[in-house]
Amino acid sequence: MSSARWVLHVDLDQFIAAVEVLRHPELAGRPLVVGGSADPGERAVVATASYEAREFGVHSGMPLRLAARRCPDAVFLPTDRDAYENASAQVMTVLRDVGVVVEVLGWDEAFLGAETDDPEALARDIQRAVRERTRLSCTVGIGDNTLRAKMATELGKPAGMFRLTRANWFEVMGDRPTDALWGIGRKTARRLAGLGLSTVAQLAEASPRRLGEQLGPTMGPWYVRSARGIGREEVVGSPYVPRSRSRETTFQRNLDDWAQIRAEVATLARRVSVDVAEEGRPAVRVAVKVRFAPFFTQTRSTTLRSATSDPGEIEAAALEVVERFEHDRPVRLLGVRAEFAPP
DNA sequence: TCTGGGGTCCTAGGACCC
DNA sequence: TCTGGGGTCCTAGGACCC
Repeated sequence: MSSARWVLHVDLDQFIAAVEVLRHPELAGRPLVVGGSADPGERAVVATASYEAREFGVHSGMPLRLAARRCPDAVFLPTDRDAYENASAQVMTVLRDVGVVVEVLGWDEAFLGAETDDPEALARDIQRAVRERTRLSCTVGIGDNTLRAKMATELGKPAGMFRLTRANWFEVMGDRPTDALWGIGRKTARRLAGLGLSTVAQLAEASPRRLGEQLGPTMGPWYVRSARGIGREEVVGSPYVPRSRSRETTFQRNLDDWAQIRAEVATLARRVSVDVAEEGRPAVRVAVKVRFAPFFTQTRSTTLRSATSDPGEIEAAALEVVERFEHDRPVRLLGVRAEFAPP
């Protein structure tokens, strides 16, 4: 008899804050807010708040200014990407050493594909290995596909585990709002509610064809399948091939001098070129993003005559594209993105 | 909520071609 | 031209996720 196939979803608990506490043990137990360059007066948002800070209503995505107002005693720390990337790489190594297929989803999470008759025991082994080798704590969701494993993690947090399968899906998820599902956010939940579909159970009963007409031929039916707990069953261990590389900057003060705007676009294009060179594949398309004051975003893009990794060509393309925007409003953010040919 | 940065995928309209 | 029906590419925007 062969063992059953399981998908495990591993998610580090308050990852960024936890990495900071490892470096600054004296901060353990204090409300911690990581984001921007740690100046609560700047244009930046919270990357991660520790559980202690979350008690005050601070959460990721919230402007630092507001976080400081809600939790004046919080310790503010600057974002340190390199530190989180290193910690993340260590965790992924630990997971691979367990001997399962690992599909990395981001800095702090991964799907694991495993054959076992005791997924909870495997989850405990993983939590112990991660704790012993990185001193970080994680939650493990256990499922019969990626969607259910991912949803299960939410129910096991923090530092626990939860099993979610076809057997208990509706019992656990049925009465929850549709935006509890992975891939359904506030906007889609509102549109669904407008169609009389407010809960996961209601969405699961909906007609995929009708939803296809209302919400798009791919997404409509996919929402219904998600509500039924249906998702991908394979975990893909092969390295991910990126579709694009981008760099963007929000200015602490809006720009209105177009000579300066062009110079900033050129700088961003050069930084993107470094990333493109590192990727080792040529760009086929270059896009420029402009966020005008107060907060209105547009993008313009161009297909390159031929694929290129040449920094001069990428910069020239970005400079050509940025001229296509209106020049008469102050600029809050600039971004440059290079796209690769699809793999 | 005076609202980052880095991504992915889908949708829809128009151009263009046969 | 009171003028069809695809297929594909290009482009802009939107939604979502971490």
